[in-house]
Amino acid sequence: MAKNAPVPDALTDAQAFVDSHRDEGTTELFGITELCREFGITLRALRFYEDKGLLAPRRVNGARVYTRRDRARLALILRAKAIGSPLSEIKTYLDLYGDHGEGRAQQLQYVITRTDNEITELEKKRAQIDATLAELRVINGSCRGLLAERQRKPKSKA
Amino acid sequence: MAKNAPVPDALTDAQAFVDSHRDEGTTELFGITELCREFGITLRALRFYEDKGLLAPRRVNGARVYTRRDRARLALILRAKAIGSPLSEIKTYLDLYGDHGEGRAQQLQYVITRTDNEITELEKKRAQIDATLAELRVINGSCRGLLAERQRKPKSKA
DNA sequence: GGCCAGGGTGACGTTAACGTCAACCAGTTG
DNA sequence: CAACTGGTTGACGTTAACGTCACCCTGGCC
Repeated sequence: MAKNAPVPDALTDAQAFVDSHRDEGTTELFGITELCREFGITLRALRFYEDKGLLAPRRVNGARVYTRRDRARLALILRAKAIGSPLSEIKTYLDLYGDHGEGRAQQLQYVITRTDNEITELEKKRAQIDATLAELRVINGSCRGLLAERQRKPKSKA
Repeated sequence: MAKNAPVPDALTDAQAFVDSHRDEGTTELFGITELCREFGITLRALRFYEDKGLLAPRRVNGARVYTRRDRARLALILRAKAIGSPLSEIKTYLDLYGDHGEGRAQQLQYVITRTDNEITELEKKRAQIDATLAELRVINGSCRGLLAERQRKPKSKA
C-alpha cells in the first residue's frame, strides 16, 4: 500500500496489529471470563487494568462487555508487561497506537518523539538480551564439552 | 582456544565476561561507595542485594570490601535486572556462571538444562521486543508521513 | 419461591525492591 | 578532645500488581 519493496512478513504483521487497535467495525463481543481464559490471566487482573484506566469496556446491565478493539488493547498490555514496562507506562504507551489521521501537528510530533525514545530503549534492552544469550551459549557449550570429555574417559580423575 | 573459525567479537566479549566471574587472581579492591557510583546504584540497594545473598563481600573492620569478582557479579546482577529477572531468580542464575571445571556430571547436566531453558526464555522475550519494535516503526513512519504531508499543504482542511 | 452460577464492588493482605530515618562506630584532623 | 566523614545495622514506610475474602445482585430453572 505504501512501499513497493518486497514487504517482509514482520512488517505486515506489525501493520495488522497496529490496525487492529483502531478496529471499530466488527461487532464481535467477549465476556470477561472468556477473555481471561484466552489470555491466561485472572479476573482480578483484568479488573485491575480497568481500574488503572488501561481498559474501558462497555457495560451491559453492569456486566463488562469487551469489543475486538478492547481485546487488541489487552494483547498489547500483556506484551508490554512481558517486555517489562510497568502499567503506568503502558497507559501512555497505548495512546501511541490508535488513529493519528486527524491529529494536529503537535500531537503527531509528540508521538514521533515518544516512539523514537521507546525504540532506542527497546534496542538497548535487546542488546542486553543478546549479550546474555551469547554468554549463556558459551557456558552451555563449555559444559557440554566437559560432559562429553568425562564420558569418553569416565575413570580418569588425575 | 577452542574453535578455529573466525571468532566474532560478541563471542569474545561473552567469553571474557564469563571468565571475569572466576577471576580470583587480581588483588584490586573496591569500597562500597566507589562501586555504587560506578554502577549508578544506591548504598541501600547494594546492601539489599547482599541481604538477599547475591553478594558476599569480605569485611575489613566491619566495612565491606569488594573484589574484582564481586564487581563482575554485580554487573551481572544489574544486567539481569534490566532484562527483567527478579532478584530471587538472579540468585540461582549467578550459579550458572563460575567454574564448572571440577563439577560432577550431574552438576554439569543441571547447568546445561538450566541454560537451555534460560536461552529459550530470552529468545521469546527478544521476539516480543522485535515485534514491538516493528510496530513502533510503523507508527513512527506513518506519523512522519502525515506530518510531512501536512507541512506541504498547511491550509487544506477539507 | 429457593437455589445456584456468574458477575460486581469494596477492603484488606502480600511480595518485591528498595527509600528513609535513627542511632551507633572508627579513623582523622584541627 | 570535639567535630567530622564514611561506614553499619535495624526498623519502618512505600509503590506496584495483584490475591483473597466478604458481601451483594441477577437471571435461570425446577
